[in-house]
Amino acid sequence: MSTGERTPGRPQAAESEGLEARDTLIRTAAGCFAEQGFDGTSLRQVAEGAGVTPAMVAYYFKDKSGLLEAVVRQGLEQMLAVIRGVIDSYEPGHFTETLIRAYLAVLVQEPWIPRILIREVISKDSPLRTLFTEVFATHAVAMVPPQVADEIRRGNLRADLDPRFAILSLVGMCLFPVIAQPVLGPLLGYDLDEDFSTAYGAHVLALFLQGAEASKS
Amino acid sequence: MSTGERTPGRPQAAESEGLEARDTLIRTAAGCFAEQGFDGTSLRQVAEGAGVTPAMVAYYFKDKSGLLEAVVRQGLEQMLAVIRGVIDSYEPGHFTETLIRAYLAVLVQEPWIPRILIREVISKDSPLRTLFTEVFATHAVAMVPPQVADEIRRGNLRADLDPRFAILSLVGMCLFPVIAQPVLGPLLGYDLDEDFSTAYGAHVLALFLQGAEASKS
DNA sequence: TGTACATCAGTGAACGCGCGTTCACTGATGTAC
DNA sequence: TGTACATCAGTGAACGCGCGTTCACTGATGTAC
Repeated sequence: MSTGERTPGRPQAAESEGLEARDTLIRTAAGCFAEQGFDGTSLRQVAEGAGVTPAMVAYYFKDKSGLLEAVVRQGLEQMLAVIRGVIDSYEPGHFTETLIRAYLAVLVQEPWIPRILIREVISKDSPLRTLFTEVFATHAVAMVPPQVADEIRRGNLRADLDPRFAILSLVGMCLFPVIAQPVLGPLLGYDLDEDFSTAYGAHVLALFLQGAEASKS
Repeated sequence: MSTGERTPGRPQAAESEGLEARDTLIRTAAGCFAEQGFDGTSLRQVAEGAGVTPAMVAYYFKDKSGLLEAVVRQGLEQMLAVIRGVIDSYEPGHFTETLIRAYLAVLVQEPWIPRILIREVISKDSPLRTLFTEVFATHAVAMVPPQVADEIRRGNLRADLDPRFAILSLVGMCLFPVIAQPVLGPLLGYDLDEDFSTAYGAHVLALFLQGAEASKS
């Protein structure tokens, strides 16, 4: 039967089924980029890992940097979803704890995200800087500081706390063990599992709230 | 006059003068590697920046990875010298402060060191891992924890502080703002200068010792 | 002092290789009538 | 139901380019006698 709406020819595959080659490419590329870096990864290697032809990259992403953008975009969205979840479940007095635990959990589960972001976006003069800035400036930075200010008003955080410095040190504490795990993990004896996430999260939380100094009582 | 010891032919240049081309290559390469990564930097680019021929890299360092090793080795030595200085000037009760300030100062002055280390060594499966592990396992890790233990014994630090976690969080807090400055600097409004080093150092120290929680007094 | 010789720092052109990218093409899958 | 046609997902061989590396070579700088 003719609907009069549909054009002749083979229709595009439904998003649920046909585009699995695309998703496989993104997942494979994410692993390669995280391990070897963008410039250290060849399209032939990614294609082989995904079980397709290198020409597929051009077919789906136009070129190599298009593939990187797709990978980064997916990573940013996953991170953003976590932060949004924390904001939505906001309870006064537990904001810091909820944020740290959720943030660490996703970093430990998806370590490729911080590894790619720190290599190819956050420290580099790349076109993706714009993408990162937009996403985080308009969402993360716009959402977190108000909550911090709220915690300060309620007397849960020091009034002289510099919000910018607080973000830098918190993110740094959470990121570093994840990024450095391939080398420092064996050296210090830790893996990126749920146990570590819980134990280290408790350490970060205690450090952020009470510090490391022995109580003078 | 003939000493009988010296061989005929042109002698090697004294280390003070002749090898400036070598040093220039290392400095130029350090800048390129920090900005664009090892795989993203071509020898022609480094050579042009140093004002010599690409063939000079083979002449002095055998190949490209030899150049990277020379760069990393110099960075590690600079970091190590700082830590050694802190250990030598050890005064009970001021260890943490001295360490943080000296560490942050060298990171801010030589940001190429952490940038290259985190990209090419600390997060990667490279031959340089061995070099890094030897240097830091036998020196830094062997020197810092005893001092931390001493501070705990004197009652200056919490007894239940996990030294491994303390190192991870301290290093992370100091490293991250330096590495992320190219993107987060403009976003949060900070530069890698002495002012930032002082102010952020005070923040890190206060956070590490007292935490961020408002005092209940 | 002068000449022969040895070793140095550094050059420049060329090499083969692997890279990202292109493009004509194939077979499968749908519609139109 | 059958045939013609249009568009899809995906292929595979080839392209030029830039890369790391090589090597015969040059001029400068020293020693030996």
